[in-house]
Amino acid sequence: MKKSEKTREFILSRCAPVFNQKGFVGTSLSDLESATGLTKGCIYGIFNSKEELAVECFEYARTLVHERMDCEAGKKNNSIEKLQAIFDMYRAFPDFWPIKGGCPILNTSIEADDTNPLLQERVVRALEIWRRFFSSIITKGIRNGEIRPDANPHVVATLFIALLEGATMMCKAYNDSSSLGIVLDKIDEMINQMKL
Amino acid sequence: MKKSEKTREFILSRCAPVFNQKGFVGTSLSDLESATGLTKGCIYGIFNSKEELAVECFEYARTLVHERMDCEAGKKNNSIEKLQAIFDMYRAFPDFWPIKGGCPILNTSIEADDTNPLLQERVVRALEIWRRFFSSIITKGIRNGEIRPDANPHVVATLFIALLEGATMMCKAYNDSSSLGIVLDKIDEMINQMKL
DNA sequence: ATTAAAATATACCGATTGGTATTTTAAATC
DNA sequence: GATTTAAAATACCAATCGGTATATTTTAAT
Repeated sequence: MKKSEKTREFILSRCAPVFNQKGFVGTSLSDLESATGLTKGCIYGIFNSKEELAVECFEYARTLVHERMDCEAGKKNNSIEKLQAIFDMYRAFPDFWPIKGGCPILNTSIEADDTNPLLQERVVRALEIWRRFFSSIITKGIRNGEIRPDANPHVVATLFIALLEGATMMCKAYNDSSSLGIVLDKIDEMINQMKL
Repeated sequence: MKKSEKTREFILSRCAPVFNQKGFVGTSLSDLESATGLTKGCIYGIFNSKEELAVECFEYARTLVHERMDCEAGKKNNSIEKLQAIFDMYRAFPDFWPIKGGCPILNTSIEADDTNPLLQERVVRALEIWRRFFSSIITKGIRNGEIRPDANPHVVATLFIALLEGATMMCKAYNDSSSLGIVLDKIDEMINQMKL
């Protein structure tokens, strides 16, 4: 691994949480300098612009979250248990988040949807990946006879994401995990109703 | 009504959509100048700071949305119909929103939770008002024998808000109302299950 | 019509913004 | 160990930032 590749990864690991908390416009180059301990001369030697760095930080952050879920789901064989394992992670709010600032998809989406087409496109892709992740688990569960065949994977996945993102917003606003608890209980109920 | 009161309201009506779309840090004084056609000399003659203006714009925006819901609910006598009327409005996404940029609570919450305590406090208050708005309709519905007494108003209100905000985020990201459609169908189902 | 007061515009401030050209330092190659 | 190349720091740029002190205009009261 080249030196520059190493610093590149280092910069992403340090800057991603900053962008995730302060947003794209809310983060200044001097914020990134103090987060990394590097100068912008160095940062701009690796990334062409603040926007390019922000895009890569978003990908870094959302991958971190996704891999966390994928890992947790991978521990189970049954599709119902996979889903339960994923949502159980959320019970550890706010420590669950592998990156400070909560859900990067939510944060980036809200800022970018009216202002930054480049970031917004990445958000759409990330949402699609996440939705497919859920819906494919459900589809396999139906195929394996673990989940009722009348369950609609796309619909259920959409409901899960909406519930989680809405609750994440409320919890961060209130600085209290009770809203998430309510939502996770509802999701549990929905999962139980899907069981065969 | 004094002249300054009139310009004050005018400024709020013009600046609120800008803040709602671009966010607090993303909105510059020059953005506000061009949105109002006024100079910052004038704006600072009425508001003490950009932050104070942003706070008042948030209150202006969230009140606009709330009154829209209150008005729609007021047309019905039955609590079930009140809820249905409110959620039916959302079907007209994105034209439903009385202010450009979507839900001001969602937008402001995401930006403020890690960065702006003043705005964040207003978000919490607004969320509480909204949640009470829903839960009090449900409570009255139970009292009037329209809604099953085992329904938990606080829990149901929380689920409604989480679903709506999550779906709002997705719709704005995708620029497509189908996620909201899925969520509204689910909410309809939940309302029907609460019926006595 | 004159004057006093309120409302708005102009001109300016230091600080910070994202970005770049250049120089220094560190690493790798021979 | 000298030389070349890569990586990082320094110094600088024009533009914009939020904010203010002052000047001008508009409105209201006399």
